[in-house]
Amino acid sequence: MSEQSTEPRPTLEAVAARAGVSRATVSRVVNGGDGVREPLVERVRQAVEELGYVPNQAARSLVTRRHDAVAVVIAEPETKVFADPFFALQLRGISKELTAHDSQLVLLLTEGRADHARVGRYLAGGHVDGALVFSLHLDDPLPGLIHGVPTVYGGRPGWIDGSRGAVYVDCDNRGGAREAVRHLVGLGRRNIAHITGALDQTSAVDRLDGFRDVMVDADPKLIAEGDFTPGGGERAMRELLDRCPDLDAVFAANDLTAVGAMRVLRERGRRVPEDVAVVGFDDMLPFTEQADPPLTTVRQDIEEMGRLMARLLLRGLDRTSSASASGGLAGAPSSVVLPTTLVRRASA
Amino acid sequence: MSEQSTEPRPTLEAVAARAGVSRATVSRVVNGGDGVREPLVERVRQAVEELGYVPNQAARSLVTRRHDAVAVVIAEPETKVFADPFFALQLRGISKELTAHDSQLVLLLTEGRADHARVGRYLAGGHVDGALVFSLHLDDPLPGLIHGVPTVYGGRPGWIDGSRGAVYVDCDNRGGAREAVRHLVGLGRRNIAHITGALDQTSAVDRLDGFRDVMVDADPKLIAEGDFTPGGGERAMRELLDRCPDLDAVFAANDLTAVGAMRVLRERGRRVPEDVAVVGFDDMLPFTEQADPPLTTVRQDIEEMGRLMARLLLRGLDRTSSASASGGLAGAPSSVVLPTTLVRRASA
DNA sequence: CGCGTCATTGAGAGCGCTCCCTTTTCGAAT
DNA sequence: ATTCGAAAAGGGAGCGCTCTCAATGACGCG
Repeated sequence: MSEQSTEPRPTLEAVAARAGVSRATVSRVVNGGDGVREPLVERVRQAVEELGYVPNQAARSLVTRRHDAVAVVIAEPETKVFADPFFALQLRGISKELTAHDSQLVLLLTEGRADHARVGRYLAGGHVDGALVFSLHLDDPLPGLIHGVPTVYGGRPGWIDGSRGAVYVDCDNRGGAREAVRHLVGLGRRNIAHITGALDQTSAVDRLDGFRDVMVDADPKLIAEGDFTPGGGERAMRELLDRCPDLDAVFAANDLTAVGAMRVLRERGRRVPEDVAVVGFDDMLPFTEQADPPLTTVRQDIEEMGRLMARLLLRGLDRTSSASASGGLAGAPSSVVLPTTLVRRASA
Repeated sequence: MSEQSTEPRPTLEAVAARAGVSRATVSRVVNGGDGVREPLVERVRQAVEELGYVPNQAARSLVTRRHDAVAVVIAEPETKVFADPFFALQLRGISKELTAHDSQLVLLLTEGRADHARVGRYLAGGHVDGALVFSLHLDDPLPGLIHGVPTVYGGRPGWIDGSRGAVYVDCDNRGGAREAVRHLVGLGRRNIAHITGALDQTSAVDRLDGFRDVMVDADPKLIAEGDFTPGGGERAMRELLDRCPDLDAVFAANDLTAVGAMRVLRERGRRVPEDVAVVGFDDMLPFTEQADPPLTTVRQDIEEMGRLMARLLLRGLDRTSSASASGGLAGAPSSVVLPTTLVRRASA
């Protein structure tokens, strides 16, 4: 372990002394320098430099009640789902945006009920300025535990009254699904099956709805439940094949599911796309491009979603602080649904 | 955005008043309750409960100089690498361990030099108690920027004097590589090739060394440089095949690389494992199990590595705080190298 | 030339908590 | 009973910073 430096870090006071000014002036300079005359600014800057002064965030937070930190809550009980790069991409987007606003990212991973209580306590404890919450399942108790903490959700939350002021960022799951299925229809496929995602998540439900929008009177036998994993895709594909040997297309709720499905198809001697066309969802590289055959899929910009979530939250925080001053002119940020695009590759 | 609660959160003072005791007593109870008589403890507990009191971390840190927070620095310039679940698993391990010690995880993602400066400043700023640093490349300037912050590295850092007190957690890359290659030799393979990882990382170098340990006088033509990605694996595999058409086995620096290599092998009509046996490294599920054929690989327990890193760091922090009192009796934690195991599947 | 006005700067009061140190309490020993 | 001493509880300083407010000085105008 690298050694611990023992000499105390310089304080505002020290900088002030060195620059021959008052604490208040140093504070002003450090926080933007408005209303301080140029020569003084320069002197203070130099003192800061020489002493290697870094503000003590704890002391600052104590008085400002801001933390310049945002919690990212990933509530994913299943370790397996962690194997998909989804979160990594979102995190990257979030991180970039937060960094640009000098905010820190506090990561809260939960699995299981006990963790929820912990996270609730943490958020309620006012340690962070806001929260970005992911992967809510329909019955998740977390939202109830979040009081008074500005929050933006990743993906449409599932509670009944879809609004309740909850702000979220999502992609157009339903529209994307429609486009995927229409594409299959356009290819002349008639027996189009769907492997759903985990139906306790709204994204899975929305994609299923999109599928049904197009296949209005689809045989229920053509719908099998998956769970967003390759394993789930395999299982569902087997069921489907057993129930409807004559299916000629599959729309899978995500790419991982599609990969699983394609494996079973190959196993059973069906050629993709000749015998069965396959469309996925997410466009998760490198899975899709390097699948065999490369996967036709619905692209959503995951990193952008993360960035947007952070941006929305930060904007909301600004509003909160300026609201009292400006009379709350700026409207509360509202949810954003990003468009999707169909990416045609070889599988359909 | 969820609404902002406006009523101020209760302070120690408020709890004290409610319980009819002094601030100091409440503080004692909140921090463990030693030296407070039972009836009082109970009264205070109840007051805390009723008021929904949560300690203000900023105020606490201000005086204790502890933050109960650890930074996790992931220095990965290449977005692509983010597509592998490696970090997600490590993070999970780290998160579990930190949670168990009531510490928070501050995630610092960097790409590019500018970010390094930012991270250096942040760490030097004493916002966290320690740091866990990943994916150091050989020329990374970050270590130089970390002064006085207890740090544990993920993977052996690459600076020349392998020690300098740096604590790290790694798996036995060299030993694992040896085992993999010996396995191939045991299979009767003679023209064994190696696709390396990104050679600016010690794990890649160590695995290459392990390869050479066994293949003492391997033809340099049988070694091609990859970068831990499927794309890199493909490229390297093509080179290898062009240079040495008679190779009968490949040891890939990681599973992703192996997947890429296998794709090229299939493309070129070589059967795995009949014509060319393939061994990977990491045992990254679900890649390995679901590869076609399922991949023989060297398993390392990634999540455990993360957990261990956190544990080492926290232990070091304890030591730091108790050192002055106990005369620094407890030894500094030292690096840990975890064993690997060969997992035999179908590819070799 | 004096006074009002505005822009700068300084002084000081806390933010909520921990921890040292003093005061009180209580039980045991004389 | 009285004293003593340890344990328990309270008082108060102060962590490093921001922010309000007062003091200072520069400057323009009557």
